[in-house]
Amino acid sequence: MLDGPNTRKLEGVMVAVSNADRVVFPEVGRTKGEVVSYYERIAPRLLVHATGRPLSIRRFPKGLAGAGFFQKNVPDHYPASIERFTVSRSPRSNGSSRARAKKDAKPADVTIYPLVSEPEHLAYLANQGAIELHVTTSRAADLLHPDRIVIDLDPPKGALALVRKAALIARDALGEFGLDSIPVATGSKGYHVVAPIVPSVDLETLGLALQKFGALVAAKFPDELTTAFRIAERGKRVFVDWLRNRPLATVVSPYSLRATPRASVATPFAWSELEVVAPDTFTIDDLDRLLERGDPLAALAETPGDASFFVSKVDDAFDASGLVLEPFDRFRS
DNA sequence: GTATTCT
DNA sequence: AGAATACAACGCATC
DNA sequence: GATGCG
Repeated sequence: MLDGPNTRKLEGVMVAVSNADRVVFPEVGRTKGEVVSYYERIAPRLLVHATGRPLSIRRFPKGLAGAGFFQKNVPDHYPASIERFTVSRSPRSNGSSRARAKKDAKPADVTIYPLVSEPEHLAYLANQGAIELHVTTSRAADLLHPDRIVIDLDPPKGALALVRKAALIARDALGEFGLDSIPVATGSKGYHVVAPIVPSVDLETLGLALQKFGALVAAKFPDELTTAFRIAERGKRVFVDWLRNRPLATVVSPYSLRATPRASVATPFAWSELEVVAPDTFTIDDLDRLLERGDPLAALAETPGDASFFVSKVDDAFDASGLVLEPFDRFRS
């Protein structure tokens, strides 16, 4: 390919977008070139939420019709300007007695995440076939202290009104514990309710508080919400997926494309728009609109909430409720 | 999409 | 040389 | 013990 519209500047070199005309989203006819272009232009918005956070990507090198896969580790061939951030995985019981016999092909129990910071990083990943970008709720610089709480609301099929109600319940409950929040249309079935916080609480303490939070709201609204892990137990209720806040768990980044037929976009919006914004309202074709809209989540993140206050209030409420935590006691010592 | 390993 | 394969991760539940 | 599932 010669130079032209399908080239990108990367580390001072013009790099061609390969297979720019390949159709990635068959149902709406969007091509790989359009995906790269989307990520270049949305970059200023997206990077606010993704820079400095360990990044996971979901790639579809042959388009949505082909097989896709997640990728965390940075391949050697990624440009040097994409920072690498090493995280030791499964801090298995201190002083793992059993040393790794001989040398394995697998280096060690570490994951080397990419940290993106520039628009061309996103363009590069898009050219690699990345569709979805997922980030952790804490920053690499302070990995053990999340700066966001994400309440993931997962509705049963065709329960739009219900999941809207659930979002309001989550907003009000967070508010009772001192946190302001912003809804995010995930591009899929549900909403995320996101509360930026000062990273003052370690992720396990916060994870336990969120488990309690989920139990509290589900108990208070038993017809609308459930924390039941098993689908059979959920009935026609919205699943409050408190597991989203597990150590190193990831959530889809705001402004990430989704690997859906319509090429939807995960989009933060204002509470006042809840009745007119469905979880999959925004798509790749709304790029200009998205850039015009402003970002209420980025705005709220400038005045993060008090995580310590939240945790103590949740603890108080939980103790007073007489509720008991169900299975999952991974947060115990 | 790219690198590595298999046949 | 061309085909196959890897590219996250994790407990829990179910079979 | 392998597979399903979020």
